[in-house]
Amino acid sequence: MRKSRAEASRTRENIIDAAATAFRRNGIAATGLVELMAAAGLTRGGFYKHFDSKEQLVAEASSHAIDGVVATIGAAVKGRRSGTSLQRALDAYLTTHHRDHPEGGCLLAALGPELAREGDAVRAAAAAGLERMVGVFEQDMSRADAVVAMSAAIGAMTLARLAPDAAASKDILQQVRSHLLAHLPSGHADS
Amino acid sequence: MRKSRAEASRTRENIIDAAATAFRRNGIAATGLVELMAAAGLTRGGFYKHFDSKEQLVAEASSHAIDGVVATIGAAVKGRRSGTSLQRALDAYLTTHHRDHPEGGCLLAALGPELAREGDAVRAAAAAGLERMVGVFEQDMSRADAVVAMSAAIGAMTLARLAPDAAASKDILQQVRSHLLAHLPSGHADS
DNA sequence: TGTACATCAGTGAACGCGCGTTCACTGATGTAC
DNA sequence: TGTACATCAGTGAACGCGCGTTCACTGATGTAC
Repeated sequence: MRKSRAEASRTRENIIDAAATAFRRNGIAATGLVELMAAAGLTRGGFYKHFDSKEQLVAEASSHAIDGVVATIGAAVKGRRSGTSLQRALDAYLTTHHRDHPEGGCLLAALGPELAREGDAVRAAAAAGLERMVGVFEQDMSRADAVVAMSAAIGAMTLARLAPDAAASKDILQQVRSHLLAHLPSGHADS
Repeated sequence: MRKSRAEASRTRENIIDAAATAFRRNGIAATGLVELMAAAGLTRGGFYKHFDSKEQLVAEASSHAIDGVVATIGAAVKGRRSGTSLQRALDAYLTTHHRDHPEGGCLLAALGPELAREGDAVRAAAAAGLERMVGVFEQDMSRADAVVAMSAAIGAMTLARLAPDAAASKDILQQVRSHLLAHLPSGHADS
């Protein structure tokens, strides 16, 4: 049952997309290839027609996941909503929706420590992704400030996902948001 | 070959200690019970004489690991070294040694997202640990500032462990340290 | 444009392996008298 | 204090299971003439 090249290419993207979602939801080690292929509507055997190994898929899915967050935050920053660009970036990132839906959110907040334990290919993809995310913030502030904002935002999301009740969790997000807006040069408010 | 109660109690602590180390080094899902029991000098079967399940061990090892970091930072804060208490806390936390040795370091930086995906017992242990860590910072600043400092520190450690080269990695730690010292009320310098 | 053949995307069974957990067993420790 | 017996910490084989990966096979797609 050979499929056309266009279909095969779409299949490949479907697998990567399903992987990016499942890894962020359940973790990399906890996500099996059978589950992944089923989510993409396929059976196990076909996996190796598209990827050399699970490790290669993890690397590609990591890049793909970062693309999504960079696009979302980039769009928010450039959008026509009010406030400074930092404010718009934080309003897009430090949300309860993002906290409750890691599967569509920031790769580094969902899998940061786990990525650091992976092999070279995955680490390289994660490092490149980190650089792209810093780039989004860096447009409107110094690199040092961009690194501080990202560290605080990722740490806040990690802790908010661990906090036992919704109120304490939301406090963490808001306290970090308030701090960053008060203490970082916030970029030009262009809207 | 029954062992005395004192020995059995020591064995239990050994397993918890070995688990706290192995989980932080390799991740929870990636650490098997056989490996763990071998590290404690035992064979697989004895595990269930001490714990009901792996989940229970993860919860206890999480508490134990947090105890270690809280003690280390607490000692640094109360120590006779110069600087403000925040400065001493950050000097103990944001080090390249800590970055390179997650197995003896902060549980939340090593396993935060993975803990958030675990069952209720583990989440409760992690949340209690988070509260104890916030408590250490809270002695010398507002709760809001303590939460900000912890978020930034944990995020910085996560990113530093992902950065591709040592220089970029150290920059992250230093930039976050500088920011926090410049912008947070730093507690009384009592030494 | 039509035909013959090579390619290869996807299938599903099978591989060896390590996982968490259970269990019958051993023999030193703890307890009762 | 000494003896008899119950307890239980630790052993090591075995359980079913899902893992990542391989492979022979199918049949529609792509290519050459």
